[in-house]
Amino acid sequence: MRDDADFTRRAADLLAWYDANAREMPWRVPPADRTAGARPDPYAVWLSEVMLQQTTVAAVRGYFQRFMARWPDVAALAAAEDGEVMAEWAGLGYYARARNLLKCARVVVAEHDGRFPDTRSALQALPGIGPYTAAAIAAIAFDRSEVVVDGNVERVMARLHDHRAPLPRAKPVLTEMAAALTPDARPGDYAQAVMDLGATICTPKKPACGICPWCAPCAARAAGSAADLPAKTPKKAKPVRHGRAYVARRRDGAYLLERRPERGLLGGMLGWPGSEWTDAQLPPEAPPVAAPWRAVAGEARHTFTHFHLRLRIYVADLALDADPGTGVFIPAQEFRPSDMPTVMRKVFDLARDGFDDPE
DNA sequence: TACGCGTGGCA
DNA sequence: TTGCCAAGCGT
Repeated sequence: MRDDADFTRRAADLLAWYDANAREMPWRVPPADRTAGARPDPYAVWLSEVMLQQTTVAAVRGYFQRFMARWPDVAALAAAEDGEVMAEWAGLGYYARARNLLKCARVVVAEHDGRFPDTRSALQALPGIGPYTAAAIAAIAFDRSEVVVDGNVERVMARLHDHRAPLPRAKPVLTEMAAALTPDARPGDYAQAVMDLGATICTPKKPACGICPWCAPCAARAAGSAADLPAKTPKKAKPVRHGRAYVARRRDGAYLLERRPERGLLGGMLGWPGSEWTDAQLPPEAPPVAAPWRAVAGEARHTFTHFHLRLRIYVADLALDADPGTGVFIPAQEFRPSDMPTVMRKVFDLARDGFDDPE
């Protein structure tokens, strides 16, 4: 049983810390403005929360600004072309998020009159919005007292209670702990306060317990175990896979690219034609078109979530009437390496050295 | 339930 | 250089 006075003070202490230390972010309404009645734009909250899934604030800032400038509301985004959105998302990773982002925008326009639903359960029914994101939007954009549990909250709760069972098994228990602390007042600011605490003080390594607003009640701080929590089940080692990538440039400067299938790795993104990626040293030759391919020195190295990849790279100059096969020629003035996933950009950086007249 | 799914920064 | 880590979701 919780002590109501302690419970109330816990949330109040954190909110007071947040009022003085909230990080400034382009999608956030500062606590002083929020208290004065300002409300965040649900579209901006949703967009930022999806971008922030498993992604650092530093990486998200620029993407968020560009998306908001280009598609300022959900109707604009819903009307965008798939390829334009995928290109704007390129480099941010976890591309299923971008595909679901578009699906979600179109559902909101088609079935919710262009306005985001304001309850956790209705939000969670939308594509790409799971338990965390639904609770976060409901709390931050709609002032609902929902229990918001992300990696920061899990870490803070594990330390506060010195809970040593490993994740992900411990998640239900940590969620209960978070629920017991979530206040009815200022739920959005509270959710953002715990996340700011986890990001700036209760950090994964070397937590700054000396300046933490929850230092006194923290059980892990007392036990000396804070830096070791939360415990996590060990991860599997990443295998190394090998493949070949083919960078063909037509005489007019157009590049031969392929749109990857919607499902799976880098789904829906532009990329260079290539072989399968296999555990073997190198898969058999699989050039996309007949051409005098030249091997480029070195290899592109890239690490995905669950494997390391090494790509041998081949380049060729093609005639103006060359057959694109299953690919598509992108004119030189439309080709931007930044429209492609990072691994494909690495391939291009090496390939351009292999052309006689690298631009 | 466990796995597939990106990337960049850091020690 | 290598491994770990960051505001999870879908299947």
